[in-house]
Amino acid sequence: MSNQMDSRKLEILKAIVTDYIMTGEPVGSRTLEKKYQLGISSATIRNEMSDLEELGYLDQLHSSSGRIPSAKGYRMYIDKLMTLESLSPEEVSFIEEKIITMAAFEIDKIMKQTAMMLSELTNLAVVAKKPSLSKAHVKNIQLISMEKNTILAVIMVDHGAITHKLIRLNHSPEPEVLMNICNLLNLKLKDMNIEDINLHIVNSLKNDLEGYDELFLSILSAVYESLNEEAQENRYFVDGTSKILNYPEFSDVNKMKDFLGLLEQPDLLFHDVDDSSEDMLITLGEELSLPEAKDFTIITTSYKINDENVGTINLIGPKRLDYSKVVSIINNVKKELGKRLNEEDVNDGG
Amino acid sequence: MSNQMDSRKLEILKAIVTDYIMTGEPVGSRTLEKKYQLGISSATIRNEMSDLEELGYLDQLHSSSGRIPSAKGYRMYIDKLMTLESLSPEEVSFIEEKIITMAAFEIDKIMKQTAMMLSELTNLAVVAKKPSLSKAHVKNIQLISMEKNTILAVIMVDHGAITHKLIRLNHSPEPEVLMNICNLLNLKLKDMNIEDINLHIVNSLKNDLEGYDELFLSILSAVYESLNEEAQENRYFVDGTSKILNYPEFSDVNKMKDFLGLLEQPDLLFHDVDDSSEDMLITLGEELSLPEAKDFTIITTSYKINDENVGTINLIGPKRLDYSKVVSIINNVKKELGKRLNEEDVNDGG
DNA sequence: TGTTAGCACTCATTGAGTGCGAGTGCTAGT
DNA sequence: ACTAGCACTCGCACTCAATGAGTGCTAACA
Repeated sequence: MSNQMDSRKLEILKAIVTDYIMTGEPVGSRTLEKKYQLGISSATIRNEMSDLEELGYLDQLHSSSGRIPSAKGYRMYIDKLMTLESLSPEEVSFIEEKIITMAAFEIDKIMKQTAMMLSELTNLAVVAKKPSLSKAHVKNIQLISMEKNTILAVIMVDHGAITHKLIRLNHSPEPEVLMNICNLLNLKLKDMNIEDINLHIVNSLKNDLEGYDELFLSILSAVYESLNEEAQENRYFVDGTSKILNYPEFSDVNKMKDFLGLLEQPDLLFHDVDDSSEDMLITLGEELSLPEAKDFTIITTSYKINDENVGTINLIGPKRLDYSKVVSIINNVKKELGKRLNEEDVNDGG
Repeated sequence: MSNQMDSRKLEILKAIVTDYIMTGEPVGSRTLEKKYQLGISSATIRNEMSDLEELGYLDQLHSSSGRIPSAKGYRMYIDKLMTLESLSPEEVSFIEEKIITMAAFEIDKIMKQTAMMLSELTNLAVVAKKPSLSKAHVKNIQLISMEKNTILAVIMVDHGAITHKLIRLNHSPEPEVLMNICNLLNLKLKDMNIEDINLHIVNSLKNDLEGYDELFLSILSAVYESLNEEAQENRYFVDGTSKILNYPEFSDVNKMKDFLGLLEQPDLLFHDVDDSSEDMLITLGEELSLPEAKDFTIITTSYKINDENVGTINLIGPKRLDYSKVVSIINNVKKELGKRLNEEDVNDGG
């Protein structure tokens, strides 16, 4: 019995993870012998389990309990061992129908509704995240004059986000002046990458516009601020929080507190995956640097239109969850959503 | 000892509620005798407590436990008995500073930041609610042409909300046509109450616009839809959920589940108070028709500018909470916010 | 040399039994 | 009308033993 991974050990590990995901109870050697046809006795299984623990794939709560998967064990299961189950016809048609009946054109709303659907199907909490604006391009800027020295800036960017901001001035600008500034902004900023709109550009613009310096500056800084603000604020949509209370491992108040606390500071938990080429990423709590997150799994899916990231949807639940089911659901939803997005040609507007 | 309310019974009731709010433990007659100078013996207190229970102001968990306030008891305490405590100078200056540093002009953001501050100060969960649009008036409608047969409608209403909606058309309208329609919409709908914009109005508008029937109808219905949608969606901002886990009475998973479930369907819980003239309303769970809500208290404050409702902020916590402190905090925040809103003249824009 | 049966051991969990203490209701005396 | 005193009631915390699932180890076996 060498202390190295082999196919029998993998088979046993798979059985343990599968069983633990189903029951939530530590798995013992006799249970494995009875429930899974491994062709070896419980004593042999015990030896193998002892090896698997030594190799770091299993944990033991106390010296006379069964084993549970460690983070390394889950990781192995997720990456190599699990077999995807296909969805029932009911589930498939449920997904199709939901996606077809989504009425809105706007990306934001579609993402939100998709997030809610995923939460419902998987029984997990969900956090949908809009992409950071910093990589997006300006598409259209409109300045609308309102009463009492106020103008409204409406800014559109290419992956469909629309944001607006009120700008206070010391006086009401003449309509022609406003239009001039608006045209200039569009001319100069259109198709620019937002993270490239910096002080340098601002200064170069100033040279093109004589006489309106003060006015122009207040407007430009408001536009700039608005983009930054929108990039930070309102980027998250959270739903299904109460669902994870159905998992017995979260009866514990402290875990629950950790969980809610994390959801209130989503920036700590959910990183942008714009650069990653993966379109689904399963992250175990231990693999994050946050100790409060260690009991959770986050499944991140990123959604793209024309190779542009339009957002990510994160499902959050306990580490002990039915990965194969969840992955199948996500794949299916993604497929159907892809069809829909192409059909409707949603990619040109917010 | 008559079985009717008198001032001594009220004094005892007040002591019981005060003590229970502080300790969370059922209150016994000896505790009352020792901690509060009531001038009577524990035996007499016992008799009075027995009467108070019979009158419905107190509950007893089991035959040999102390008493806790019933909903009726809390109600009496809130309405008649509690004495407001004033805030510490630190708290007052904390509030002042926070409110002064709120940068945004937009009502939505101010409400959101105020809600977060209240949650922080009171240690309660908070749900901020925008007012229903139905009572608001249209202030300004802009139609902006975008590429690919799409136009963007931006709609402003009088209490500062701004909403936008993408409209898909079969073809791109001529700029002049669009401007015509836009002007007409503004002319006819401006200052109209949103709930009065109905089919009748739509038809009367149609007569004024010849030739563009189809185009006009799609735009108008999109505007209409947009107002309705905005009225339903995105009306709530929730924060501080994890705070209520600090109250030991919510260690119970089921109560927690109830709580989170309620927050996910805020429409059931938080009613518009537009018509009510009260500016602060404390509602005990029993006074709602939702059985899941029975362990909670909701403190609703409505905020007005120029007698127009701009939103309500609801604090949610256990029934056992420091009402006098919370009410003082709310009053103070309200006062400071009032100053700020008048100073800045925020009332004319979103 | 790998596999298995058997056995002693460990440890969390459960339930019965106990004493303690806070609190009540009742009664009799002031 | 008030109070002192006392018997009674529960919940709670604690102990203790029994239970049972699970392990590690050893010796025998193919």
